[in-house]
Amino acid sequence: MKRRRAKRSAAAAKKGRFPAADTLALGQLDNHLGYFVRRLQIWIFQDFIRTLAPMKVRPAQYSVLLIVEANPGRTQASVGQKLGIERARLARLLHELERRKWVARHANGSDARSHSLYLTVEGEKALVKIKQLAEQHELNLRALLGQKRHRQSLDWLRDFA
Amino acid sequence: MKRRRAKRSAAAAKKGRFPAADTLALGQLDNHLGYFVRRLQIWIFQDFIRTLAPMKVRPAQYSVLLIVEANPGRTQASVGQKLGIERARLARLLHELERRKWVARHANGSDARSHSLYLTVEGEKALVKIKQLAEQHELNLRALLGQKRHRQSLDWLRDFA
DNA sequence: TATTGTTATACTCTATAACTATA
DNA sequence: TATAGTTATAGAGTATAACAATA
Repeated sequence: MKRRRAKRSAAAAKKGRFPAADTLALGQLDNHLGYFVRRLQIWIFQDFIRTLAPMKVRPAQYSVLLIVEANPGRTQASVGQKLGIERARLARLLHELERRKWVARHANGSDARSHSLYLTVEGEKALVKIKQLAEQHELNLRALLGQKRHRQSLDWLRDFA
Repeated sequence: MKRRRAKRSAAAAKKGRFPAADTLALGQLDNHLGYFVRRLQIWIFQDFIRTLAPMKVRPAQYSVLLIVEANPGRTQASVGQKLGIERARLARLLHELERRKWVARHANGSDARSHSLYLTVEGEKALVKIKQLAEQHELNLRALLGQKRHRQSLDWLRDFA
């Protein structure tokens, strides 16, 4: 429906049916990097969700799957800290990933309070498809920004993080 | 409490009290620009909210105030379209700004369905302070990224939008 | 028929507190 | 006392649908 609305707006704008919002001035907003970063981030999430729709995976879920894949056996606390996800939120997020049989929580021998996280075999298989779709999303983003800007931005922001 | 948590983590990490989450690998996440854009965007919003706390203004409210200031008399529909805010959400957001006497909705002569938006005198006065705080936030962001990257990013993203 | 603005509902994400079981 | 994980609640933001008034 995002697309439906956009189409309708474009058509209506062509016919000049409502005051052209395109002509509104940004004012001081034009000097705030945060505004543009936010707009880009929204574009990215929408494209990600749309591209990954066949697997019904959202950005936060995807980030957890990749971290668990790259760091099997780590606890929820460390995964959450790495991604900046609150433990309360991560608990529910993992509940969903566990329900889908993609992630398993095992007892941690050295500390009975914590759970060690692993991908299941099923999770690994799903992740192959998921990564393919995510790669397509990244191509969409690269097409939007241009290869040079995409590469440069990645280098800059990796450095920041 | 964001700061409190960070402080606690740093202290605990120094004492080596929990597995160093810093050493977790990002895996494929390291190649996704969206991940880093999201982290930066979160940093920006948190700094914005903290810096603007004296005026209790959130990013979306600030963007509406600036657009109305730069485009007095426009309708909710055009402001919403410009900022990518759904009309349902904008209605509630304006309700709050109206409650604080910063924005006024007037009848629109040419179309009885729509409301024309204006800053009140009180709103203009508040916006002076708000802009000063927002400027401080922008300086924080520039300090984070470095002046060159800040400028370059602004130019790139303005172009995209 | 379509648009403006409103209210209502549902879901995601964030923030916080309270609780348990461990340490 | 402090930490790991869970559950619950509240708020912002997003997405829809339905509605009244108007075009």
